[in-house]
Amino acid sequence: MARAATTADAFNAVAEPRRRQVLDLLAGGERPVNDLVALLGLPQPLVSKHLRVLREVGLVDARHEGRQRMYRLNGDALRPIHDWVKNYEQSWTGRFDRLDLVLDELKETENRGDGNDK
Amino acid sequence: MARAATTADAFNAVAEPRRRQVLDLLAGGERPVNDLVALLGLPQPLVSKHLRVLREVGLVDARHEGRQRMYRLNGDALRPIHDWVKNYEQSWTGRFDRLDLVLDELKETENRGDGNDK
DNA sequence: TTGACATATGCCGATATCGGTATATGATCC
DNA sequence: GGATCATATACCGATATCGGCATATGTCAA
Repeated sequence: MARAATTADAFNAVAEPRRRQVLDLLAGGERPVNDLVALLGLPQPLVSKHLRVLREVGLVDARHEGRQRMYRLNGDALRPIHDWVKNYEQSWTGRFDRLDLVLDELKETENRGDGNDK
Repeated sequence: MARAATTADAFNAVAEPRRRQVLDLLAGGERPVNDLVALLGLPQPLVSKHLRVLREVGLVDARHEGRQRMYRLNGDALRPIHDWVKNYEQSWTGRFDRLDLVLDELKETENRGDGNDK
């Protein structure tokens, strides 16, 4: 086995800095590929490939508009990441009242292990 | 070039689910490696390797205690991730008053490009 | 010193990456 | 029809992953 696919997860998709840049740009609104190419200064095929990954993970949606392809951010797909790191927020704010949530997830983690439903 | 090293970034380090589990366990307090091995049900070398990655990114700190090695979470290293996703929080909460922050980062992104100061 | 325990490291195979270049698909306009 | 613009895909090389197994390093106890 090798590293998990970049399309396995929002976590994996977002590990690539360029992909984060794309999302940052898309946060400003819908944009066609060429716009992103210009703003990022990357070769077009590379941008398309990154967009593909983001699409497969559901981080962006695409829409046909004439001969252009408009890409739109889907922030919802970032929620798992947000929810996960949020539990650690207290580490640097000094507030520890969320510790119980961390411990709850801990229990879930342990009880998983061989849950082959789905 | 291949994919960025897992030790390049907190983003990359945390893309691996097992590494997230380790951090979740460490959120409950300092623990020796063997504890983690038992809780995760993984072979010890694998756990040590994951811990090495987490150490190199600064997500955990290690301390010698007799013949054991105590690992402790360093939540601060998760801050970049937290700060990044936080800007997208409005996507699912419906609050858009943080949009300015996103746009600020956008500008930085564009102005980078060839800034070779260190 | 010898042995048991705790952890780290080394080597391997299989896999999927990222970036590059060339090319295919698709839509619009003449 | 053909030409041009916009985007996606295919193929390639280089790299570094994750997991497995064996083994090295290091610490304590008898």
